[in-house]
Amino acid sequence: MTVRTRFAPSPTGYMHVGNLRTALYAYLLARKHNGVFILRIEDTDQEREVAGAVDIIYHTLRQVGLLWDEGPDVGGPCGPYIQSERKPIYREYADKLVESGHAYYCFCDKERLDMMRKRQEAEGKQPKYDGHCRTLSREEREELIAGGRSWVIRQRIPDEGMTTFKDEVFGEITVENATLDDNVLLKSDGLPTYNFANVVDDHLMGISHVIRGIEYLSSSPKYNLLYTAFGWEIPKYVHCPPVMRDAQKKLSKRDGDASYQDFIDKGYLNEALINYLALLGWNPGNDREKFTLPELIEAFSIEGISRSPAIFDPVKLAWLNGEYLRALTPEEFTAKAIPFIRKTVKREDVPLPAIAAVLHQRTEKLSDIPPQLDFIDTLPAYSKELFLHKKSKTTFENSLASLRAAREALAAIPPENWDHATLHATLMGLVEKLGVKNAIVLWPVRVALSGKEFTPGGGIEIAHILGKDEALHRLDAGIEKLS
RNA sequence: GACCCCAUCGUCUAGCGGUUAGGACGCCGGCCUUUCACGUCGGUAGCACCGGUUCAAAUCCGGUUGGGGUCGCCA
Repeated sequence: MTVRTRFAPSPTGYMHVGNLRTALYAYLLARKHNGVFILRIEDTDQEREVAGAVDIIYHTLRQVGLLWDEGPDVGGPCGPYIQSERKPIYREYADKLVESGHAYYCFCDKERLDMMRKRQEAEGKQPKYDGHCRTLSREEREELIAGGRSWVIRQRIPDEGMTTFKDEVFGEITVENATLDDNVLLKSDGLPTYNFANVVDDHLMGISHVIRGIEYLSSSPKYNLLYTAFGWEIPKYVHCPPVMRDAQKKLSKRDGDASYQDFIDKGYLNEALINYLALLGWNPGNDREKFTLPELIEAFSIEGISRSPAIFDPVKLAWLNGEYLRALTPEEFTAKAIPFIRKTVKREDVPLPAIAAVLHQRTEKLSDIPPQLDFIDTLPAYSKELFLHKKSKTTFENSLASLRAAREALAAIPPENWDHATLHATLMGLVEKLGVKNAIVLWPVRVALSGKEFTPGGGIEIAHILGKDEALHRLDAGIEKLS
């Protein structure tokens, strides 16, 4: 049997990282078994339809490398892959169910349904369709339809008995049919509900493993009843526990930390995000933490999916992202860093690769970059106490002496030789000449050059970045401050 | 509330009857060092609780507690 999995999002506007994880698992399982990964758009709720949302889905999946074999844009043997374009299909299958007695027409309007629910709640009973239209005869039904009454088709759940289904991660689950509701299968607008469409489409598209969020777990018995009513083979179910914000709340868009695009905008790498998501609720059975997509395919298995909700930890994601960033070549990192460097550094005459070099080991996510560079365009106001560094034993006196000596030595460097190697040789030469610890010279130089307690890079790197003129000016300002 | 599910360091997790309960992030400390960071070495911290089964329980069973999911003409 060939493995066929699908990712079936509804186009609601943005890609939730929890959904992305579900897509990832579906993709990994398909690829692992040389199967087929399908993209299906579930747009049966016209109210919630958001313009451009489908493009976001395409774009996101492509960015992270989850390429699909069948889907709306690439076609395939089981199309169309957009549910709104499959409308006649659902009607046809709903009719079959009505024919076989597994479903029935219902003419109850919203008012009656609302009243019914209110009454049930008042009585402390579980809200559930009361079966009002279950017993309508064919004649009564035709008459109501002819009279222009709007209708839906509901699933007829057996009044008694139990339904058992098997989930690949949670095992066998049994529920009493009496706790199940006669859900709407076909809505009055002729489109199916999720409850119906997923069964029809998963069967028609030959889906072997239904991978989805745990919110569908408790509905699965109803889906099984449907598969059985049609005489269809039941697929394997793989329900994934939710991605949480904390122990109580699911990760949500509202909290500003659920959208894939937001992470990318903050400077997280696709590779790191996918790697992190894969390990959130799944483990390879060993201690390994870093995986490329192909490596994930190799390592993936359903057995590794955990049963409990997982809290999304932005701190660990940042660490992983830092690992990916640090593994980049200097050229790759520079290319990614430049847009973020440019958010604070407007000066044109600065060596961008040198700035990037100094940031490379100090960046966990690219959005860490801008605040680190706020001293480059203009020297911040700073207190002279900054020159005092306890561990390095710097004082106002030796700082002033160092600054003067450094100023003189640096002034002697020809502008065309103002590079890291020369600066390093010059300043280290000065240290040697003076017979002091490195920090006696380099701490005050760094302070005068940056006006900051912490900087990416030290005195040598910053002098290089600033350029000769600016560096000398700042040293002069430091000398003046200490004089 | 009813039904279903889940439960190992703060977090992600390994563990499938006998382990000094392992790893990772975080945190703390040492080293490295030109500040910070990187790197490196070390440390901190956990089987929710109560019963039972067993020679032996984090592992099996029951209950309690806590948490999650569902109860829409949303998916």
